[in-house]
Amino acid sequence: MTFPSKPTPPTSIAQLMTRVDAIAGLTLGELAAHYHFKTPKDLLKDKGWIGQLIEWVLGASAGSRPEPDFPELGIELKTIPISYTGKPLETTYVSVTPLINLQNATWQNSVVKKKLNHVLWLPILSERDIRPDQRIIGSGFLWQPTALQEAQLRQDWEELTEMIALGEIDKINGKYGQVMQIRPKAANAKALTNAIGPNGSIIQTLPRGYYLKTHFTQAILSQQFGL
DNA sequence: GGATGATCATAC
DNA sequence: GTATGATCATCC
Repeated sequence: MTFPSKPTPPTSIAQLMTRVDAIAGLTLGELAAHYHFKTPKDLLKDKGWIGQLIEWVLGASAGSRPEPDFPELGIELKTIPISYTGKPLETTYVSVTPLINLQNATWQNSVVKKKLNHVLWLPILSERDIRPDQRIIGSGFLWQPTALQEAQLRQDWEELTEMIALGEIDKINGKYGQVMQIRPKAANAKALTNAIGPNGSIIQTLPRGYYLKTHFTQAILSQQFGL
């Protein structure tokens, strides 16, 4: 029995996009079977399965290093679950939210800006009533923030970072931000990390992450597909 | 139905 | 705990 080995990292954007185009229209089950990748019955305990499968197939660097998925190309891969009508079903995780040592933090050197500089979006028809292996891969495309989109992201980042720096992290909830929000990003509610508290003290709080709101990613999909 | 808060697996 | 990959579960 023969089966494909792990794809090598793409050496050019054109090669990467050729691979992306080649898997459009396939189900995740077909792709997983081809690469002898496990296929869970549901994503309850495999929430990262889709992303990890796609990473493997496209030749993204494995591991949990804080680098873009395609370091040579400077491209970050994001799968995005969409509904039957093509709308995002979930927010999109961007990065951990830094909660301390913010005195020299700027939008320009922020991890959010770096992460979103160049993204390969890959929509997956991923309604919950479709089994994971029956979900269908859509047309992936490259995106870089427009001037307006970057301005929106920057505004949110600056507002939220200022609140954190002023010791107001525990005042922040998912309602803050026009296009990007801060929500918990932790193993469970008992996980704690350092943050700036009242009067500049150090407090313990739930680790947070930056997430793109669905109306923002929906706009990206609309600009691409003209919905 | 959609958004916010909570959580799961894994590597190190 | 932090970082990777996110979706689940609940509340409005």
